[in-house]
Amino acid sequence: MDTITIVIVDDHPLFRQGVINTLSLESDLNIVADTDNGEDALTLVRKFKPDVVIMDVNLPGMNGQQVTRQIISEKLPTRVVLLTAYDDVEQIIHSMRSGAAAYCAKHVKPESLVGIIRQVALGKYVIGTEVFDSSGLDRWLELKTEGSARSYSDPGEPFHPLSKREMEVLSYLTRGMSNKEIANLLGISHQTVKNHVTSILRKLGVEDRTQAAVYALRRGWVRLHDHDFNDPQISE
Amino acid sequence: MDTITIVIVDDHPLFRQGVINTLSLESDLNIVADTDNGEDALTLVRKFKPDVVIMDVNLPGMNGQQVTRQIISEKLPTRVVLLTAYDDVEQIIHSMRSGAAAYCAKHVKPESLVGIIRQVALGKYVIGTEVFDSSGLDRWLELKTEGSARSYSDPGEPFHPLSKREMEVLSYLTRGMSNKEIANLLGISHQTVKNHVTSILRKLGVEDRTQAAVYALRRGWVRLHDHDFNDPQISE
DNA sequence: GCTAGTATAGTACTCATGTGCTATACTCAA
DNA sequence: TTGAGTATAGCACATGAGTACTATACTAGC
Repeated sequence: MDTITIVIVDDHPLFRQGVINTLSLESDLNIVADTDNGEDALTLVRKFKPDVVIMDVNLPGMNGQQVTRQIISEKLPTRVVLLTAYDDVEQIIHSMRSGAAAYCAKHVKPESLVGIIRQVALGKYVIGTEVFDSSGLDRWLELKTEGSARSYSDPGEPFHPLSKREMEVLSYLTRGMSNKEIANLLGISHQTVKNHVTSILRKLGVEDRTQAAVYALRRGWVRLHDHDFNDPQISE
Repeated sequence: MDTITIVIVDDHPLFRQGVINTLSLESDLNIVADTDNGEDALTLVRKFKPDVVIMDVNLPGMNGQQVTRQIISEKLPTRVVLLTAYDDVEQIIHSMRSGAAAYCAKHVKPESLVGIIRQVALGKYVIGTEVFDSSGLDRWLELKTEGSARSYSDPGEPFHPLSKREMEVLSYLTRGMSNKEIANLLGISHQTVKNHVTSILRKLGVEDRTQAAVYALRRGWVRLHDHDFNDPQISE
């Protein structure tokens, strides 16, 4: 059996250490590189063309899903295992449609992760604990998407049904800003902001701004600790 | 030099593995136990009375701060190092006042963590990269708190200025519920919910329910992935 | 027993939020 | 060129959110 080459991407050094340590106990797994951000991840994948990359979705800068789409669009041979702290079906659907080979929670057991890597290297797809082949994945996606009213049109696309401006407004929503504050900040009318908010709520299928904020945070669209306006500076 | 005994608490097995692996390379550090939840953490600390416990603040069930307060109130000899994914000054202030010996971000470098443990074992206090002695910590806390209008009255206390009922309402806020929905759920008048919300906003020093929700999520008072009403079931 | 804190609930009021509809202007692709 | 999608902004309307009061009742500590 060939060895499986692996790149690891996570912004927590200790977590990365845990993954490295766990995988290095297996003789068929070979870790070739690791990094803490999406940009470097892409460079490493281009350079080493590993069999598998294990990557957190919620990275500073370019996030895991964006890196995944880039890997797919460049037709690199690497298969992507995404890890997340906040699981959620739609997040999974988007990730798998983006081209990920596996999606699992960050509190996955070490031995499960090893199993997932081996399955993925064999060309299988894994969601949580379930293993699929290509057509099985399609059926799973179909099953999960038919329930929701939304149409998932373009497979490889950025997905967010939200426009750029709407994403911008959404990010201010997650900071708890009022419509007026957002209007001032963007230099547009407060009525226009209301229009955007209404359309965001409709697209996300939620009922009010608080739900929208939580929705965005859950999916890692906005990072909870980016906009730190106070002064802690816990440097590493 | 004596060896330092350590208990590790985090709900991510891989992260725990990383910490264990990093610390076990140091001859003066001795890991005696580890677990994934607050209740067991308390049991382990009572049983082993380790020199140091390294604990995530954001745990399922009993969180890191609650465990810390319990350790202090039982006058156990163990010193607490809290780790967090979402740093924030007030969170630090509350934690240190609860009796923690150190507070640092989860993306701390392995070698920094080792240094922190040694400082803490010597009786020092560490916040981020800064090391204090007992009186230095007091000065730091005074410096940070005088800026804020709020009065931090009782040092060793549960702190949350919020009452039990208010915490309950707050947790529903983070689910994006309206006042009416919360009222129905708790079996009380919708006006009473409004009263609670107003008092929550005042106590947290925020302006509306969305800010309150984000505030609670940032501080780990409520976990983003607990209330999963959909059907992913990414089991570990 | 008195006091402080909390949970309850009401009234009254203001302002923010969210919706529906219309309308203009711009861009991009068919 | 036409149409779809988006950003802009207005008006009107209903409802929700949040504040300021007052008031009762219960509990726990002094």
